[in-house]
Amino acid sequence: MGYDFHAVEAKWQRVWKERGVFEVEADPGKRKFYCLEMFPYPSGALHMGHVRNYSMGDMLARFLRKNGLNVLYPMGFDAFGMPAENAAIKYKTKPHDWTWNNIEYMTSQLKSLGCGYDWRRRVESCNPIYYRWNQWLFLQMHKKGLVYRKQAPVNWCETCGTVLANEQVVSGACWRCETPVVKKNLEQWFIKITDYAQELLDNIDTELTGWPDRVRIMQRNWIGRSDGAKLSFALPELDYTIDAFTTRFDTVFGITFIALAPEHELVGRMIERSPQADDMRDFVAKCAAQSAIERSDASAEKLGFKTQYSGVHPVTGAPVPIWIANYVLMDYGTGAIMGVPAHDQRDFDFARKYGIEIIPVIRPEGEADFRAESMKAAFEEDGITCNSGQFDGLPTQKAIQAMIDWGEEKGYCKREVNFRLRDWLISRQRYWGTPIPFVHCPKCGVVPVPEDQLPVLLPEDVTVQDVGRSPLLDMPEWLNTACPQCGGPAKREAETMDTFFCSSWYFDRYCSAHKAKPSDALPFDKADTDYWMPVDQYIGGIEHACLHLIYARFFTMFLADIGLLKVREPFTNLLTQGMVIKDGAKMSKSLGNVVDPTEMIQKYGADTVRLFILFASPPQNDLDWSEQGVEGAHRFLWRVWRFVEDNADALRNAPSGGVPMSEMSGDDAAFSAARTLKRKIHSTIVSVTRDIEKEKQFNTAIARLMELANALTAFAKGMRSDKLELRLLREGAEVLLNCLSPFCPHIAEELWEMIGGKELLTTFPWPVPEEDALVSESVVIVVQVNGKVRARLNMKAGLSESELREAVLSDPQVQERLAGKKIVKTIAVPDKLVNVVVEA
RNA sequence: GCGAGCGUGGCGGAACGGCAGACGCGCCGGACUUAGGAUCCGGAGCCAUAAGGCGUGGGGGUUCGAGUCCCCCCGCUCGCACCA
Repeated sequence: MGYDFHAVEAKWQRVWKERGVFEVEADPGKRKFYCLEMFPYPSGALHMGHVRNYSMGDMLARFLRKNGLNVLYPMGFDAFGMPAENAAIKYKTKPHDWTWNNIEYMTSQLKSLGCGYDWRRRVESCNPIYYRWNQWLFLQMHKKGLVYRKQAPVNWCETCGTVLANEQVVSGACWRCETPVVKKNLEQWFIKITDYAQELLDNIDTELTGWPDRVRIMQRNWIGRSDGAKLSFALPELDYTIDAFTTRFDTVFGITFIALAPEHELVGRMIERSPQADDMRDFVAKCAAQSAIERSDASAEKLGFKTQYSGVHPVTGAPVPIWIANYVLMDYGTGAIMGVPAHDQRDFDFARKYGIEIIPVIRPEGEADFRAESMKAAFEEDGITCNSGQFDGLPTQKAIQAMIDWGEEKGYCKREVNFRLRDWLISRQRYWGTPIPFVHCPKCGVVPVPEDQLPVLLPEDVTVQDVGRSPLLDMPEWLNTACPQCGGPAKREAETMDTFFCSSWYFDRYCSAHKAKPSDALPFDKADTDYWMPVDQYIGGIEHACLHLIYARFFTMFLADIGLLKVREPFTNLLTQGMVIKDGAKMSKSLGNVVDPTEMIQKYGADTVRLFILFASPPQNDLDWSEQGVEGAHRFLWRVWRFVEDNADALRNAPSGGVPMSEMSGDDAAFSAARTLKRKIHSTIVSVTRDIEKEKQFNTAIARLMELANALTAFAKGMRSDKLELRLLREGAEVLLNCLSPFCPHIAEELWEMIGGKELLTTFPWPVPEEDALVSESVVIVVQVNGKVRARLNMKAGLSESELREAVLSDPQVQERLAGKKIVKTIAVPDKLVNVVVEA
């Protein structure tokens, strides 16, 4: 008959669907498990990275289901975004049509992989029934004061024709197309994620213990809390006060200049009044022309412009010259810094270039005579305070605290905390996204669309001409509307939301997506999220460490604050899978090294593809795609097939239920072989269970199954085929197929049926190891002399330390080895090893 | 520059501080074959005919015993990067 994987896979996919085995409901009487994978962007077709991600998730979901948990395992599509617009231009289609075609095609691919999703719950973020709630949630955030508009220099990608959030700028370039990002001064929509910075940070230590350390550290650094103080320099001439933030208030006596970011509002004022206006304007323009990459390159030359103004040092009252400098960032702290060249390398470089005074106020410990003239670089380490009046002699850490205390008391400064995390720039100048539910009224200003008028529908019958301009701007019938407040003519907000908004709560939606109705009052059913949330296991790529995984955490906290969720953290355990590599590089179209999952499924079957991808490397590591490896996996499945088929009659006729250890206590070789197999069967259950559940080492779990298959095949060849042996063989086959089922569900189901399984293996309970089958009767004891292996002795298991020592030392082989040597000591590890230490 | 991680056969990778290299790929040999790029059986870390010796990037240390723990160095990968 042979292994016809196409027929087998189609058959069981149909059966599972007919029996609805993956459809679940919240049931407070059952222990739940929420297994989630990052939903894909419908780019056209699945790539191997998806297949890897979903093979892991499906395997886990199936494993947990067999272990009696009520498993929620859903799938959907993150369907808004740029590529749909680009594709629409390229293929002369509509983003809507292109996206929906892809969704249907990719759904069929996922089904052919055998993933057991509850498809009734599929969400598509471009579906009005979904994005309506994006708008609603945006309005809730607005009500809570978390949404604001601000004119600010923002990151702009020329290629994508839109602004980007901070998290979407990678090394100064667009995260999607790698175009260098430039700053543009625009009025934009922001969400105050920084209100949650502290909780986002605190929970990393207390709540995210099931996350990889790597991701936790990345998030901690991204949020980046700095403790320090704010101090102010008066500028009476312009009736202005310049605020600056510092983490090193202990260096105040070393301030020799103030530097403003070119975008600082004070610079604008100076340009209005100063005789230097033209030069100043030129300098600001020069800085503005720098790309984000140049601007953020720490090694780039620092540019400065000395203004005619000076601020008043808050402590000494001395005048401090004000400069404009390109290395000062407008969006961190206050956009102005106190310059302390002696103790900050950037300030040092700047001061040296422009001849600004350098005053050391900290000296290295033990170096009494520390002068500016001899400094080759800023002294940034801790040391002893000097040139600072009453604080001289204090070590740095003490000085910081003492001086801030004093500064606060005297009114020179105020303690302040700054975060590196910036507010989330949420608007995009793109068409294919969730319309921001606001209206611009000439009379009333920016007015929210009332909730009962949601959704603000995105027109679907739209042709995109080029990326430079959103088609919404050219649709007066959509753009023109009545102001919800005064009823007068008004215009809709034509900008759309960052797609990361959609992906920040889709996992809440899954919990009740199958019951969603247009008349719903809330984005999800609270009873359902109360039961299913949080996600117990989340699986996805590490590239989202500081993107989606921060936004989704913020959303969850917000949803908890408005009473919609009970949990404040969405993902209990996180598994970040590595990339799929081919020929030394990530699979990509431009490198031409992509392997099409559908072709592989055609050629080898879904079970083979799943098996290879889980076996080739541990989940977190990168995985080298190797078609020879795929063939190896395929061969293994063939071997299992042949083993079962060759013994099918015997297995089917042997009674199920296994052979207890007690029935195999005879002394002859056949009994001994049977006991060995029995132990192999049950130790396999133990290690496979542990590898999947605890270690998440799917590759070694599969290796154990291969060993079991090898052992069973060998046993079948050597046996006399008496009743006991056949019963044991059946026990082994059942365990093998049962444990293989989460990995390769179709073939396992088919062979299970072949040996007479009546129930579906997919819902059949995971095997339980028999304790007495795990105990070995004899063990190989390694005998070492001075740490080197000299002999291996077969001994009875369970000997105590002293029994073992005695037995080994009295062994003739060992005695021969030790002849004439003086034994210093003997270490005995029961059931493992004896190390005899002798004099050299 | 700062932070994190990783270095094990020809390759992917296994190893509670206790037999290094499980499992698989590739390779070599054999069987069956008109054939073998199918299947089955066997072999194999390296050096050595063998006894034996040497082996987890390099050097040191702790230990009866180190791939595993500690220190120094080298190399690679990733993240952040003028964050005051």
